[in-house]
Amino acid sequence: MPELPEVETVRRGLAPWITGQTITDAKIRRPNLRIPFPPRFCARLVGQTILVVRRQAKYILVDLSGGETLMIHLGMSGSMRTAKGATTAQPHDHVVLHLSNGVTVIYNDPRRFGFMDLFATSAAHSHKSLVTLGPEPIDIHFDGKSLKNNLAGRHTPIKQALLDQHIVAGIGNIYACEALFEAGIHPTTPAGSLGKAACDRLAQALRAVLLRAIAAGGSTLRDHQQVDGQTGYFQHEFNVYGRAGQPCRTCSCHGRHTVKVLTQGGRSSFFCPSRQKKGGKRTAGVPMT
DNA sequence: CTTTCGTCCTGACTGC
DNA sequence: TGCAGTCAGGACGAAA
Repeated sequence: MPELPEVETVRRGLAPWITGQTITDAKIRRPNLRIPFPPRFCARLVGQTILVVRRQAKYILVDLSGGETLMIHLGMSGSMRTAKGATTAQPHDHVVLHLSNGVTVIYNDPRRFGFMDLFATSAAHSHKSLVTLGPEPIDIHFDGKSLKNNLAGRHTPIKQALLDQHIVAGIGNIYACEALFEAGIHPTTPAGSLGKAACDRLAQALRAVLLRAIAAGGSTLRDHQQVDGQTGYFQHEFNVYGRAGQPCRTCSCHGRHTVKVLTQGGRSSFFCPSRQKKGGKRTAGVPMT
């Protein structure tokens, strides 16, 4: 479930607790996450000081003083929490780090879709998971032109293209649905058929919805929680995701239509049939609210 | 090259 | 009430 806004929320929550601190102890409580831990994972972490906590797409990247970078992926259900002093172990606590300031950082992941990796910082840009990633949709340089360029020649539906991390990084099912709604684009539209205006709208919508979600601390459905245990609240602002059969509430149809759902690539796509017309025509001049 | 599909996992939910 | 079945979904490798 964690998509870009949730991962960014976790990064922001984590950074003030751990930046500048030295890892004094590291323990793996459950070794079999989705991908095996790299060799000597814990031993390599101990003694290193945390320099920077970054994020790329859905990955948290922790640069360490020894020239290595710790990569954390939260998978579907992963969360990080911090505690000062004695801590009570919870079910699905898989990795525990102790820091020089007395803070404990715990990685918890019930579904074990997440993983961690550790590699030379100098090789980060060529890491298998990072090297092919598309642009960050909240980056200042991301616009309709670069989106259109990356969609060129793609016959796959735009909804599925948005989930492809090589085209745009960090988008998951929730924000793909919400951005398409906001841009007024039907999810089955062939990706490469979107014109300049539609790509401009979509780039703008992606950026806007992600920034609003970050400001709201992400979306908490079942799993996501912030580092301090708080839940995000962007889920209350969903226009379409998870709202099949409910009245469309923010576009011009004002409840005269209900949100529909269809399955694409095994995932649910939620959309308003009034705002998101098949064939790409958007209802002219529709205000959002 | 692009696209689809199966795989991993467990908790929450549905239906009988 | 209990239990089996279904769903959710990120990333990757294999297959088409």
